[in-house]
Amino acid sequence: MTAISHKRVASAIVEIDLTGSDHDYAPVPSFRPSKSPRLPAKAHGRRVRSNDECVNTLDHTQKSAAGNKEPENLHVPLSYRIPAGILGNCKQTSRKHGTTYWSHKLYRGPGDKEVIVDYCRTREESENIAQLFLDKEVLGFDMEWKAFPDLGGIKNNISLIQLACEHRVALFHIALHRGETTSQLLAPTLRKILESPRITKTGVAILSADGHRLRRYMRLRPRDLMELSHLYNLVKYAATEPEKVKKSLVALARQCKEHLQLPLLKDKVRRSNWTKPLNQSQIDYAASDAYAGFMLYHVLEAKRKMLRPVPPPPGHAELGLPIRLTDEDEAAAPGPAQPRASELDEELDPVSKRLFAALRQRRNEIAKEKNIVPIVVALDRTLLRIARLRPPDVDSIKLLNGIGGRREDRYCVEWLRVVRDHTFDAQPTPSSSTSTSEEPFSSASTLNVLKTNSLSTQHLPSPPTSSPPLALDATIRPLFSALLALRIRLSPSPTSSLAQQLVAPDITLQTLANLRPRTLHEIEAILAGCEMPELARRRGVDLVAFMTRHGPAQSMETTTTTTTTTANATATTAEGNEDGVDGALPRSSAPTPSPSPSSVQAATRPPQEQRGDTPAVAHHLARDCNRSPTAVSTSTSTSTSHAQPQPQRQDGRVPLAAVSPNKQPTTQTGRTPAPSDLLNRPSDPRGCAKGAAACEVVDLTGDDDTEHADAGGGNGAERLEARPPRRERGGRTGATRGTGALRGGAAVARRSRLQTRRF
DNA sequence: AACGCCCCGCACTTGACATG
DNA sequence: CATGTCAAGTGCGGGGCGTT
Repeated sequence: MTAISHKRVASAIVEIDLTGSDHDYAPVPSFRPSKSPRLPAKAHGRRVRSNDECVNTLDHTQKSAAGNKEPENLHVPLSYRIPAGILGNCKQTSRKHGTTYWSHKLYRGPGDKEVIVDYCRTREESENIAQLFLDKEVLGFDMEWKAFPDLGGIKNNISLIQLACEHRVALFHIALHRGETTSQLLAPTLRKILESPRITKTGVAILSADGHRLRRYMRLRPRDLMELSHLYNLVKYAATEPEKVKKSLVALARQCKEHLQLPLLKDKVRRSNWTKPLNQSQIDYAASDAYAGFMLYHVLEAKRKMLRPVPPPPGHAELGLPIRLTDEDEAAAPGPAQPRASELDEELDPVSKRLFAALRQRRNEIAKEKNIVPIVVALDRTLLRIARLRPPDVDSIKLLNGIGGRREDRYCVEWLRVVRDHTFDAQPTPSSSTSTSEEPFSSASTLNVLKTNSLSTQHLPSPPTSSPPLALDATIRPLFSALLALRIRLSPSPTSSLAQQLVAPDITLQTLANLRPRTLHEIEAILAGCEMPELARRRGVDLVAFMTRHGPAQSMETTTTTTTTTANATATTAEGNEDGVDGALPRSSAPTPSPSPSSVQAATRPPQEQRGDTPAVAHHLARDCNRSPTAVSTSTSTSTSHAQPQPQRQDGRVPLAAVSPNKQPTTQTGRTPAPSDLLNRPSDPRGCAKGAAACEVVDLTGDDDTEHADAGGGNGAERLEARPPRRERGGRTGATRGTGALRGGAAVARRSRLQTRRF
């Protein structure tokens, strides 16, 4: 983008002229005033690691770079760099006088072009300039705010937003924009960039500082944040001191000095009042910060790729995933090896909770009858798994961990009876609207999908990922199950519910299953804002083919009208019924033509289409993920057993017993799924079934769309948003504590041992 | 100065497993 | 089936260090 065209875009934009003669390959000291303070050895009185500590595996490259040269084999895929002569002078001056600092102004691109700096004072200017960054994959990102903000407000807490790509730095001076609300202050495209899962934003303390403020004061959901400190630690320590590969933050200035060969100036400018129009030094400082993030990312990435073995890049900071040293860490790193009972209990849906209570009650009765301790009959965790998965038969129950030996023979029938009684007791009546969220899922389907995904039941993801928030029509369940399984495969952390919700929220997958889009355009429109499209692309999964394989023959209708059809989807029994349903689309700001309210082919598939869904899922999943079906499927017997025709209830649901190969349906209900059951929009919970059920759905998705909420909300809520609550990470519950009392002896013994050790 | 995240250690609980 | 052992997980608080 040339300056001319740029001016045409927004004439009011101030384009900083940095082409003064001083900068044209001039002696280096002129880049900074000689009075510039030395880089302090200590920041805020806190210890700063000495350079001696910086020895790492890349020392050889750094040493070779000391002579104004990049390491010979280091390939940084950028065309802008510091001319060798200037770099040498700068380094020499910096060593002697400490007066020369790294700056974006040192860089030159093809044709001796300098880095353009755009200073945007209005929202309109910001919008125009932000569009220039929309096609970039990686951006340097930084924010400035008033050092000691008064009472709050967006402008005091997010005064300036900086973005940098290779040839351009943009300064979006939010504090000067008119208005007070997020929508008034933030250019739509800038918001899109910040929340895009496909544009990597790099910086230091990007999650805890910048990201936190965007969430707190603007109610944004910044995505694809790359914490440079993580990458720095990985590059520095992966080969020699892997135990030091941590998430500890490393100052941008230090990273700059080590990897960009010159220190970054961090003087009093950083604490200036960023709510006022910026002077030249502020502009230089702000632009350098963002540009440093961009450059550091590429240099660190290049150095990471030089390591052997090449460690995988750190995950998005907002996901909170551990930094992995090798690809093999992937399976072991995230989450506990075995989910704790407390975890499961915490996230059980209402039906499962009641079923769990019933199972425990029955367990206690058995224990009382036999005069034995309840824990001997069954562990709480085992009962929780039963409650959650609702296995359809004894064989399925036996597959659960914690049931073996004599237990399975004696008690499995009991558990099965409780599951059936409780499950069918919980069937909603036709007039019960709130019960829609309590309909049991096709447990066998879920179970098998998860198993065929090479995840043992020990590694089951959190309940929301397998229990749909709403009733799903039987024709939709297989596709929904397949999507859940696909999400697990694509998720960077299969056991993290947060990570999975970021890949694609439950509600979005449900919408996908309901609408069954058949073009990438439609699929991506529904998945707007989700990571699934990008992850699928990376893993070579063809979403269109996936939807085609797992969905029924009908495809999503894409009419050109945007009329929403009234959702009187009462008739769901006739073949070919295509009742339009309102509110079909998830929240999406994608400028694509909205997929029209689609047909919901409830109960329209012939029974044959419901056969063998699970093996089909396993097979296609294997294909989608470039794996052999045998590696995905547990056994052929499992598959064949599900290839039998499944009877279908009148309401289109698969009876719990029916999914078992040898069981026949035992009940029937005449309930017809309400359209709100099938298509639920978290952004408009009022459109959901009613009251509590609707609210539950929104909660279960973990997708609280609070963008319009008051800025400056509760601090506690912010913390919860930034980091999963401890309980989510595995808190103890009353139920599980109860079992601890049974083991008092062992606990006391351990306590005494610990005390002994201390003395 | 204020804020917030990460790391670590401590005390404690949980549950799989081994043994009798 | 009862009991003991032990690895792993959890909540909590404090220190370190980053940001502006």
